[in-house]
Amino acid sequence: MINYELYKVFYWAAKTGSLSKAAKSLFITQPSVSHAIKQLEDSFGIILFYRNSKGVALTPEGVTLYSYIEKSQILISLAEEKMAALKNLDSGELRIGGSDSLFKHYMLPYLESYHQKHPGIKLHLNHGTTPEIIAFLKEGKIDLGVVRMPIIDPQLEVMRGIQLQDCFVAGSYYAELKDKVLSLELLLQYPIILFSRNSRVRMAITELFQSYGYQIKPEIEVGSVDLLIEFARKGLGISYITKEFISKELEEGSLFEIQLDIKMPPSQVGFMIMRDMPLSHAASKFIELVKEPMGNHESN
Amino acid sequence: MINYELYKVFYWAAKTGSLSKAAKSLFITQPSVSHAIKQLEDSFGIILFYRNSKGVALTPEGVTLYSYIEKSQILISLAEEKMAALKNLDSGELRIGGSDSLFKHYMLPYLESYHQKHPGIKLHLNHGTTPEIIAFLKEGKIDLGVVRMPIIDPQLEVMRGIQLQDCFVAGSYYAELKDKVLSLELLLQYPIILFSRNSRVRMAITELFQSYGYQIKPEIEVGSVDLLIEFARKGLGISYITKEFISKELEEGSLFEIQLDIKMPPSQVGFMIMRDMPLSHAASKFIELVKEPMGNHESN
DNA sequence: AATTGATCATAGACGTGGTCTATAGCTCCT
DNA sequence: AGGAGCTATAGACCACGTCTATGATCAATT
Repeated sequence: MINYELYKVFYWAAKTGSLSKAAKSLFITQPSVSHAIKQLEDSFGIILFYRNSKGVALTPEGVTLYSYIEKSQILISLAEEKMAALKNLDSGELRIGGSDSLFKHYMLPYLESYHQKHPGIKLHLNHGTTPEIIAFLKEGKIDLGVVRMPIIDPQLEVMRGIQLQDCFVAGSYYAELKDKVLSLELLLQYPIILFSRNSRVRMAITELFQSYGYQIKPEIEVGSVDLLIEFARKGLGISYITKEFISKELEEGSLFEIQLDIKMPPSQVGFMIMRDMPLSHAASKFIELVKEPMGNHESN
Repeated sequence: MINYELYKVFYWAAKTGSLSKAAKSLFITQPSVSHAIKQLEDSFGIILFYRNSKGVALTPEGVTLYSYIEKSQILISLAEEKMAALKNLDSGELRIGGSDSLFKHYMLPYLESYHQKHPGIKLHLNHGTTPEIIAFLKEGKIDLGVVRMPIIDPQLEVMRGIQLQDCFVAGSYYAELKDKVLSLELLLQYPIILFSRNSRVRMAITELFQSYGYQIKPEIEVGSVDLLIEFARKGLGISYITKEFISKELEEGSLFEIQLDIKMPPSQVGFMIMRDMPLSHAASKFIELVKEPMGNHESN
């Protein structure tokens, strides 16, 4: 089997028309090039170059070989450039899985900052439920998942993200509740708006109420945080929603938090990656970014 | 600079999905493959494979690299196949320069035999005058020239071919001359038909007559042996022509040779190649064939 | 004609790096 | 629990690619 290094030498010798010049390009000595070409010629049993005192020129057979090798070498050069680009994040892709609401209300500044630093990296955002995201990860369809904790899966490595606080909120229609402290029993008298059944937040709140002996049955189920906000503002009921996602509405007063006589447990955002699977460079850089304090990225 | 041998290993590892299988394909051991892949990953700073106990699988970056390297390796394989084909003459070309008459009356059986043995070799026949043929050779446009000797050029290596005998012939119109032996002087009384001025045969006969103190001035000049034959048969004059090219006509009696009182010097066919330039394999095989006794090739 | 400065070829020494053997660790399957 | 895959690692070894030094040839000078 022919040593492919020889083709590299052949390529440069043919391209420069000189064994000496090829040697310089390859940072080796001229006798090495001479030797390499001879090896190639011997292994084919075909003379590839005419030699004279001005340099070398391809024989017809050499021209034939060159027509293949040139393309091959160019492809390798392209490959090496591409790998360099992937390395310094001028190129590549980052595939993240998560819920739309986390993307919009939590990840957005990170994504913006990342994209600004590395405009060559294509971002793929796949939304789905937590089990779907985990499946995507295991199938290799995404590099990184962003979901609510807890995640218990030995194949996954989970890093803690921000801590979020879910709460019940209402709009002006229920202004009477603004300064009251409600018991769970009382709360359940009102129409409740929850996120759809298969979400992690929904499961958590259901379990929480069960632990207090109550069953929470929503009047309305919706599929997006925006609708939770909208319905609460319009007075259709009381939405259970992540407080951090509605800071604007709370500030401007279009929504207010309903005080309860129990403390709502915080919910933790987690970043999941596959354990024992190497991270793409693009993904590990993104995780580094997320781990830094946010101040750096929102300061402008 | 990356050792291109590593790409060969990478290609097989990716293609087979297993370092062990790649090792078998490459006739090396598994640790060598493992080591090679590691080198490649280190030099890129990018992990190319996921490893597990069933084998290996490409990472997204590995897939990117593979998309280039696969094409590159396939090109090299094609190149190697092509070179093997050139080597055993399943492919290639043979470019010969010469006069049409030599091709038709002398080379044809060799060309036929060669083509039959190596149908993959394309034959290029370039006709021209002797100086043109020499120029073609020096420009590398042909591998081999077939011309009349003598050739005196230090850059050329000349091999002797068949010896031909030129003679004067006439048709039935001049039947009176059939059994006579003519002097040159007497011959010149008749209309003479010669090949055109720039041919080697023409130059030779002109010089011959001059050496005897005569000047030969043709009535008719033609550009092909076929016309020399045709004009002589029709009785338009006496043609100077290579005897071996008209063996059929002499046998059937449509032409007869005119006896002269001097002996016509034989003319030697020569094969020219460039000295100090390697012959293509196709060309050297052809020369071998021509050097063999003809019996082998015309026996059927 | 002699000299200089290119070119590639050759010979032989050197030492690096690719390959090997041996072994460990892991996962999956029986 | 044992076996049969797989890959990773360590360390030894030697082939082979590289080097230096030199020769041979040619072309363009001087």
